[in-house]
Amino acid sequence: MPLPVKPETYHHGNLSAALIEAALALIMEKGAGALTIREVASRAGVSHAAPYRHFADKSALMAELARQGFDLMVAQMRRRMAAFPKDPLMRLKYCGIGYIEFALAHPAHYRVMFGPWQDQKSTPEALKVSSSASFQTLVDAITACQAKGTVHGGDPMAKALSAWSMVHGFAMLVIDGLVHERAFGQALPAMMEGVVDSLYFGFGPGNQG
Amino acid sequence: MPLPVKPETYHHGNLSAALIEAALALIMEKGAGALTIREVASRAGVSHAAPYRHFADKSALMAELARQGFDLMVAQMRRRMAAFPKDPLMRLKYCGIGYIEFALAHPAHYRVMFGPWQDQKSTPEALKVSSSASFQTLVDAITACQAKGTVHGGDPMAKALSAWSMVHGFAMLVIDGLVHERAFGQALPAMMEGVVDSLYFGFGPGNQG
DNA sequence: AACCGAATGTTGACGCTGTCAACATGGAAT
DNA sequence: ATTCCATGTTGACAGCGTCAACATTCGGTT
Repeated sequence: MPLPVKPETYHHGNLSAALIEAALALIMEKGAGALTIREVASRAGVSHAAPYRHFADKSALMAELARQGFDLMVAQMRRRMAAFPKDPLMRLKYCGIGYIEFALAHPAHYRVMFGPWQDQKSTPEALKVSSSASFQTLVDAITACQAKGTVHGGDPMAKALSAWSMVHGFAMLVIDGLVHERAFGQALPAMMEGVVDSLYFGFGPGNQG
Repeated sequence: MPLPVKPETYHHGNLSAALIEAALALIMEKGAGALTIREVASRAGVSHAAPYRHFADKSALMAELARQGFDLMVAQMRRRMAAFPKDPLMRLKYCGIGYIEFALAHPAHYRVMFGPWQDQKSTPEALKVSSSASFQTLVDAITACQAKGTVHGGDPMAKALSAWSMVHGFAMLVIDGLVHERAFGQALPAMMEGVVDSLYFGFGPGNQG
């Protein structure tokens, strides 16, 4: 559904927006591997080189796709956290749940966000901002718990790193098909919760099994 | 350094081995993104289509590369575990340490092992065997701890899933450049150990901060 | 109102890729 | 020695990212 606002004034009006919209639809349908400048251009109704007036190269297009992905993900995290305004520990838990939910609901988008596409040096500033904002959400949830004593002290960054590693690793393993319900005898939501809970209760004896 | 054993008997003798050797050297030098059938063939001294007599397509080559990677990784895990023959908990810890060490020492190889390259359905049986062998190493380390009571009971598969998620996620974040020493104020070995330790001690209060 | 420069879109090319079909070659079994 | 099959080569094809040259149109200046 193109926006009815701007009538198709060729000198197109709002390519760049139309391009990332087409790119998003494309990866939803055919996966991140099928993301192609030429196909995106075709879907937006322009010629194969038109995108280069709006994005320096393919990785710049994907960087913008990734940036929007981080924003959507942080929105999902906040939505889940909002159900527990007064319970920092539950907020932390559902911060992780929301993270995984987004990744599993939009696997192709998630792959673009974390794929080997960026040359790391050339990562656009806007993408860094959005991705570190999502990480900051996690750090804040942890410090809130520490303030209430429901998470023990120590560097919150280190704990956030562990938590991020856990949810990212789980999401990637599921997306890549290395973890599936049949092999583990559990439904995905249960696995998701188990993984997040194991962050709070460690493997050590004495806590709930 | 080609093996001096087989003199270069053109009808080459041992392509397929030479191809994966060349492929490994290539990704070490230029990264997984530079892995190209034609470049591999060129390095092995054969024409650009010769590899197709030994591998059905590019992903078949990469699957064999991945398979060997899992074998190397499990070897590294066992090497680290062997230092603690009598302490299951330390064996579990150094199972994870060895895993991460391999990933960070061979990032391109690791990316081939876990990249989005496999169509999941067409994953060769040999690759599944090697990858699940590495997972089984982890499961065994956990059940050994449970038998001694140093890890609380419950489904070892679920715990292994959490542990795998943790180390895999951490390795991926570091390899992708999203986690670097400067941003976290810790050296990589310390971060590595912190992540693995947090699996045992959870975030819950009462244990070491 | 006419003009002009800058922004935007098109066309056509280049080299690279994975893959395949047709052909060549040489070692092994008869 | 002859035949056959595995192995390697050549040459093509379509699709890709990217760039240069060209065309168009929009917005601001006279």
